[in-house]
Amino acid sequence: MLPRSFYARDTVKVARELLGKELVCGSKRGIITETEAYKEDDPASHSCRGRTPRNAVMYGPAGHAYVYFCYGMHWMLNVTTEREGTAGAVLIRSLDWVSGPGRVTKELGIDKGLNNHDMTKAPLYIREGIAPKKVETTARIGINRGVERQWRFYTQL
DNA sequence: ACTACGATGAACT
DNA sequence: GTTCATCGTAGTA
Repeated sequence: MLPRSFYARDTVKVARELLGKELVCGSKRGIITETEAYKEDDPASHSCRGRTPRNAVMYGPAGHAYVYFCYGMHWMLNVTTEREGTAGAVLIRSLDWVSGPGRVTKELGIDKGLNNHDMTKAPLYIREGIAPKKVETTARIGINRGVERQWRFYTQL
C-alpha cells in the first residue's frame, strides 16, 4: 500500500507515477492506465475559485479520495496530493479493464460515501503494480480552460 | 430561490 | 461530429 508520502508531492509528478500502480476497492482491483493532474492555481480545477464545501477535501491532507458528482450522473474519483492547505488532486480516468472516469467509479462501486476516504486504508487504496512501458502525455479531456497544460498521462500495458 | 453548466458516456448520424 | 440524459454546485439576487 502506497504511503502518504507518495501523495504529498507535486501533483503532476504523482499523476505520472500512478500509472502502472494497482487501485484496490474491496474485492475489485485494476492497474491504473490513465490519470490527469489538477493543481490549485489551475483554471480547470475545482480549486480555481478558492475553497468551497465541495472541494474542501483537496485542501486537506494528501492521500485522500476526492469523489464528486458531475453531469447529473457520473461520479469522479480523485486522489488528493500536495501538502495540507494546498489544493491538488489526480483524477483516475481508466484502469486496464475499464476506461472512462465515470465507468471506473461505477464498476468499482465508488460514490460520495467514499469521499474523503483515507487511501492508506482499506477498502480503497493504491499499491505497487507494474512498471509502465511507455507513458504518453496529452492535454486533459473535457475541460475548457487550462487546455494548454499537458497534464493527462496514459499508458498501454 | 433561481439558473447555468460541468474533470461524462452512450447512442446516435 | 452531435445530442441528450440528469442533478449538485456555485454564482447571482
